[in-house]
Amino acid sequence: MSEISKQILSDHKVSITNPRILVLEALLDSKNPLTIDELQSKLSGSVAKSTLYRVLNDLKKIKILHEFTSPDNSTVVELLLEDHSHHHHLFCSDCGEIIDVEMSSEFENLLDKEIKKIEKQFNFVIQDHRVEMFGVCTDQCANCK
Amino acid sequence: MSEISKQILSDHKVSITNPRILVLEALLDSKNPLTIDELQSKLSGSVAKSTLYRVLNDLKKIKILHEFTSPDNSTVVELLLEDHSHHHHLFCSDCGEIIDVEMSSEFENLLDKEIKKIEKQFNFVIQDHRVEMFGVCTDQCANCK
DNA sequence: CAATAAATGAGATTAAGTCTCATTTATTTT
DNA sequence: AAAATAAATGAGACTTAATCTCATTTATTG
Repeated sequence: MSEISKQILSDHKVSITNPRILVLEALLDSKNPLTIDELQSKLSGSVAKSTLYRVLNDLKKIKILHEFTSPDNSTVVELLLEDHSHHHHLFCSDCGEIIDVEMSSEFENLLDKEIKKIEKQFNFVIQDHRVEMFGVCTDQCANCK
Repeated sequence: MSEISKQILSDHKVSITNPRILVLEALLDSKNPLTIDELQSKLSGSVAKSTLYRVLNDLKKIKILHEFTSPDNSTVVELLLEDHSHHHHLFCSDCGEIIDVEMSSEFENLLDKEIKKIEKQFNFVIQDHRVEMFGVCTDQCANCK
């Protein structure tokens, strides 16, 4: 079970330590992004606060962790693994749930075209983009039921 | 010159005070979003820190201020006035510049259609969305020249 | 213009995230 | 496999953005 985490670490030439395995497992265990609070709960004190933040920074450095901020200003993290394809986020303002959303390739293609226009217009090289959607879940959210 | 700010405040039934006028003028004066630091510089000590944050919260409450977080985790604010149409953001990772971007109605229409699909798929009511683009300016950014 | 209510400034407080440093754990060398 | 070296960890101090408190000032209402 910790084999995947160990593999990820050695693939990225990062030394294999217990805190890193524990953090990776907590992240692998959840299919949606987690707030720092949620991550700390999952770890239930098994990793010191300073170590947790250090490990998260390590994972950012090897580009397998994405960190962003939710509408209520919580820091949110999610693993970015090769098989986890390009996606966007849907935020519920009622319960705070954050859901990964994939959008149609038709949409992504048009967005890529728009981005090429914007690159010319503003003399930019655009490396990445993200669509964020904000709303309220009606009855399906894990937390809202 | 402060007439516009006063009008905005009275339109929203918020009492007209000096700090509120000063903050609104600083925001009105800049066409792109501002970080809290940039805003504080513009105000050059004319408004106490506690008051600045209170005024920003007031403006959020009456829904004319949009607050978000830049990729380097700075808080960014911008006025949302009626005439300021729907737009998105382009971030330069070199200089931190944040640029307002409008996208074609063709794109916005397709995005609206995608959002309707997502609402059904996840049983959500989606009220708002945002596209964020991340890149590097080549020679045009105000700060990068 | 007086009375009342609301907003402000200064500084205390909170909390997320970073830093320090002695100790522990991994890795490398022999 | 053990010793030597290098790296990571834990505990708690520290920093800093944002909020809160409360005495004073400024708006608003009658």
